[in-house]
Amino acid sequence: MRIGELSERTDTSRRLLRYYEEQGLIISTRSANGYRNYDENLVDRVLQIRGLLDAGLPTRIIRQILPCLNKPRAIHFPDATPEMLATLTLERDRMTQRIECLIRNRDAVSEYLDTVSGKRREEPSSAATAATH
Amino acid sequence: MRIGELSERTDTSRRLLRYYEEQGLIISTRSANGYRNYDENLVDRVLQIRGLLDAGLPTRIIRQILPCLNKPRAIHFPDATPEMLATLTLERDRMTQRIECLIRNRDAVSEYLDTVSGKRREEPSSAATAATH
DNA sequence: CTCCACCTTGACACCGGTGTGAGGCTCGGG
DNA sequence: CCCGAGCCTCACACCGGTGTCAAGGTGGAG
Repeated sequence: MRIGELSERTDTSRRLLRYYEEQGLIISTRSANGYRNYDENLVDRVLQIRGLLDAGLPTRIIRQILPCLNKPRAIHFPDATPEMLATLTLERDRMTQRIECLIRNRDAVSEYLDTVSGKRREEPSSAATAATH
Repeated sequence: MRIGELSERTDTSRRLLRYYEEQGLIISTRSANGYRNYDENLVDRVLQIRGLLDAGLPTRIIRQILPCLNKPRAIHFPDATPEMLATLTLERDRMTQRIECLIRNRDAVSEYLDTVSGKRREEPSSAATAATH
């Protein structure tokens, strides 16, 4: 498919798709006229990239971890240098920390929302009884 | 405590502490000479802020959710406007998505690391037998 | 042939988080 | 008195992800 279709299917601007390519996150073949051609599986890939980006990982890191996340994974994994593995390990731990932090705060927000909208009919002392209808 | 100490204890540059204050994420009193004075609990607060920032939330959002995360929470929560609640709900859901995405990818990386370093002498067939040990 | 939609590259610009440096004040110790 | 450490404000600069626009090629439909 060409860039327009990929853009629509991933809800990602063409600009960004070219940027991701420039950053080595996705690849494309070119047809004779110079147009980019994308494989079907790029759709998932782009979505995944967006997710990681949104989760706070920089393209530099994503570029490193993506190759490990491909379908026929575990077979013929690319030349895994020790540095690479160290980086990955470190990054995995960072992700774990992020996850924990996010969960803690998400739960706190959630709890707050529950409390405030759960209508625990608190005494009129402080009000803020936002009618959740 | 003054900014230097807070900076050390949170491993956060003074510049950033002032920035967070400017963004309304933390507050400080000023002593007569103009120096900022921070309360003890700011240490945790700053750490939390850093976590959230690192997790991808912008200061704008953090400013909104922080008030809900304070110790004597649920009591006297600030004027919770309906928009506010909507924002929070939305943001909570976004956090959940982020968490899921992060977990998926963290696990994938983890699995890859296990496989590659666990040395499962995979048969040349298809492998991907990520031994969950 | 002309249009129009779609593609190309390249550049400039924004925004948010962060570093850095200048110029100036405060305060405690030699 | 002077010095140095710590604080202040202000401002410019960077980097990464993203928008946007310009100038141009391609190709199908009228």
